[in-house]
Amino acid sequence: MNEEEQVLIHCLYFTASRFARNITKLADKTFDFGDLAPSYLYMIMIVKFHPGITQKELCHKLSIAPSTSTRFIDKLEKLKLVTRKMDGKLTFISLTEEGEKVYHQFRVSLKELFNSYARVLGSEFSKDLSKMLHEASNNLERDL
Amino acid sequence: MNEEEQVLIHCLYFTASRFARNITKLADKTFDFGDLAPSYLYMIMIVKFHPGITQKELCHKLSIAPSTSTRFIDKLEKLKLVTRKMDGKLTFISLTEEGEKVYHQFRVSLKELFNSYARVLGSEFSKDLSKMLHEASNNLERDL
DNA sequence: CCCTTTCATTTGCATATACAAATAAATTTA
DNA sequence: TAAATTTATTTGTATATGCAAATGAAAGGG
Repeated sequence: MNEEEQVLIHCLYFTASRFARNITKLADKTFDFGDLAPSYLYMIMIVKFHPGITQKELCHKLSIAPSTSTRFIDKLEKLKLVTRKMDGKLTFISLTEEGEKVYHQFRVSLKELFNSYARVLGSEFSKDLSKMLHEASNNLERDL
Repeated sequence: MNEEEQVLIHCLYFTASRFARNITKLADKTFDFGDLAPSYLYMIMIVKFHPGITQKELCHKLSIAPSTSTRFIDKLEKLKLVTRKMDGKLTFISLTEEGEKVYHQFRVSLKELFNSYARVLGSEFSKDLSKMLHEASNNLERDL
């Protein structure tokens, strides 16, 4: 193994950023929800599983900054896909009827996306990789 | 395993994007090169290993769009870290003396970064994950 | 040798995203 | 209870990044 490979392949920052760009490109191609970029769909899904989730909790689950979550929710609210209920300093987010509908379409697209990359990467490899990334994020968020 | 975990954990788009944000946050904290964000250092490293690389080849190795590479090179050139040599429709990029110096400092920071995440994720796990991401990117770029 | 096609790069514009500062609500302290 | 501190969210501003259109250069066909 030459020097380049040692350095480039072993740096998680490099490999993860590059991979994220590649998979985002694929997700963009696969999903077709008009204005909604894939990351909004990720948020919709989390809200679906945690109706009334607080904004802070959303930030944690997505690993995004609070300001980003504000702007995401702004957009989703404008599209009438989620509702905000504010109480004191907390904001609770839930799906609207329309949001539920988008969620169900989205589930179908998710399968398509999985098939696209599984065809190239292999089904087991994809699942393993995904699981590792999930756990690594949780560990980093907890311990740093 | 509940429904949430099945869906969220198995989607590479979600897990990869989130992980990339987490590791970028860590890289930002670890690197301190004034104006230079970590992604510029990635580019510097690739140029170091491939002196006179074309812009197109750089785009491929970083998985970035051509427009992004133009702007990155603009900035690095302004900082006198790389040189452009244009010939016909090709542009060849190389490091300057100053660029070489930054590269060597950078290597030290890279070790630090590795230690930071290896402390949380484990050294072997980190290397495995990184290798998987590297190969997955190459496969996606080739086959899609 | 012009014209069309192709290819690499750049520019214009839009979005995701972050950080820092501002705001606003709740909690603690004196 | 009034003031200070903490916490959650929002706003201002800046950067990374992509796509689509524009530019500029080479290559091929007549």
